[in-house]
This record gives sequence, structure tokens and C-alpha cells, in this order.
Amino acid sequence: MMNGTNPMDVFLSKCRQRNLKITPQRTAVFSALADAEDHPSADAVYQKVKKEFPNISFDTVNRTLIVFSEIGLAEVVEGQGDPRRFDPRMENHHHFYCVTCGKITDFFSEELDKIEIPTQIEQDFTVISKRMVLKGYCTDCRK
Amino acid sequence: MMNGTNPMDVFLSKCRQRNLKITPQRTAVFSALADAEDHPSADAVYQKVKKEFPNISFDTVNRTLIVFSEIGLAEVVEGQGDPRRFDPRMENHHHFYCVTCGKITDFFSEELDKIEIPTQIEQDFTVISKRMVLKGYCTDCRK
DNA sequence: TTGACAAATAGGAATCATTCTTATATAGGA
DNA sequence: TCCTATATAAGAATGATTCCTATTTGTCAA
Repeated sequence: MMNGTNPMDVFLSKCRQRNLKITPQRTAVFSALADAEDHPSADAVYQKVKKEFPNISFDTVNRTLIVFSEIGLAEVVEGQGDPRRFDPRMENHHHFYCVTCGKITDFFSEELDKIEIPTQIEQDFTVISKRMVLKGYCTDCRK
Repeated sequence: MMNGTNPMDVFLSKCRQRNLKITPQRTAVFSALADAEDHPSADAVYQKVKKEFPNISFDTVNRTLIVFSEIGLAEVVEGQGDPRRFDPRMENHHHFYCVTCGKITDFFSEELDKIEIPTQIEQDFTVISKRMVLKGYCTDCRK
């Protein structure tokens, strides 16, 4: 028996826990995502998986990725995608993002503003802004 | 003369600096955004402005907001919008986002992980994850 | 191993949000 | 006031996702 700590075993056990069928398509989407280093979009995963499954549909890939994010196999990360959200506050501040209603709440914290960016990052990249992004449930949604 | 520190004066001076005409539509979009507390989408701003300018087009509102983000009157903030970006790494980590090519690079920092969330936030919200999001230019794009 | 059935898939239509195109209108300087 | 570069409105086009539905397929139990 395998010990369940390698990614594929995690995938299998999460699917079984939730009564999700282990289909070749799901397995292929999982592998493609697990190998990705670049926070791919659904379309990027689709392009990869299509090499192995020429007949797979975009919808299947997209649905599968959303399922993965619901069962803890992946996370939807913040991006600058559509619909864009505009913020008129140009002072440094931080965000709380409610995963239920999508509302973004500003907050200010001198302590957070003071945080140093790791030296390695400062060397490799030119940083123009830093922001702490918290995710969770807002007052209205946590009831 | 006004001293240029109220939002409308900042708007007027930024437009003049860039030779952008001060049209009633631009002014209305600026006011609507400046008053917003909720990091609105272009459509949300459009719905607000339309009450005052029933004939304004969505395109004008959207274009204007993008111009504002280019001249430093607003910022496009991170959201969970389309296209979604998926991340298979479920361990706590942080992101560097390149504003030129859109690439998201992971980085790890025990120092950042140790940061305390302000007490007020912990009281008002249920926080399930925290992440530092840096924006700037990546190695390839900063040349 | 074989059915039965709930779940998953493929493919196309529909939707949502944005961007492009173009003809018309207008702000702001001469 | 006139001129001209900009900006606007309206609709078409695009890009990305989600919905719909007929068909297929894992999985469980006999």
C-alpha cells in the first residue's frame, strides 16, 4: 500500500471521500495541474490535456478544475482578470476578500506596511507594491 | 485657488498633465469611483453613472476607468475573476505578480507566514488564508 | 462478471464582460 | 469663434465561461 502522501494518492483519496468518480479525464486534468508551475488558466490546462486526450472538451477541464478548488486540491488565486475591480484608494492598504459574496474590504495596518520583502525577491524582481490579501467570510456571510 | 489635495483637484490636475480633456462623462465616472467603497467593477460604475447620464455608454465608462488606472487615479485590484488562475500548491505561500506579462511567481517566507492579522480584522471576519501579493516587474520584463 | 444507475462527458448554444470599429460630437487652444 | 485632436455612443466582434442535454461510463451490489 502507498502511504497517501504523493499528489496522485491525495487526488484519489479526496475523490473517494466525496464520491467523485475517478475518470481518465479527471486524472489527466489533475496531473496537468499538479505539474504546472505557472498558475494556469482553465484554457492553459485544456491545451495541455488535449495533447493526451484530443477529444476532451473545454467544459470538462473547466468543471474539473472548479471541482478541485471546491474539494481542496487546488486554489483559485487572485488575478487581474475580468471583471476588473477598480480601487480609488492609492494609499497603501490591504484587502479582505469574502469567498462567499466576493466583497473586498479595505483595511489599514502600520504593522503590515512595515514588513520587509525577502531579499531574494527584491533582487530578482522590481517590486512596486505590496499588499496582504486575506480570504475568508465577512460579517454578513459567516452566519 | 484650491490647494489641489481634494480628490476632484487631483483628478483635474492629472488630466491636465496628460492632456486629457475634462469631459462631463470623465468627471462623472471619477466622482462615482471616488465615492465607491466596494471596489466596483466597470459595470457597477456604469450603473451608478447612468443615473446621472442616461445616455452614457458602457464603453466610455470602461475606457475611462482603464485610463484612470494608467494615470494613477485608481488601481486595478486583484480579484477572483475570469480567466480564473488555478494553483495546485495548497501550502501557505506568497505571490509576485508581474504587471507586464501577468506571470505569477510563488515564493515562500517563514517571516511573512508568522505575521499576525490585526485583532480588529480577526474579530470582524473569519480568515481562512492570508497571502502577501507583490506587484511589479519580473526578471524578464524589467529590462 | 454483470447490470443498473447516478455521475460525468462532449459538443454546441447561450451568456457575460470586454474590446474594437466607426461615424459623430466636443473640449480647449489659437 | 474656429479648428483639430480627442472623446463619445452604439453596435458588432471577441474571449472566456457556463448552461443544456443526449450519451457514455465508473462503481456498487448481486
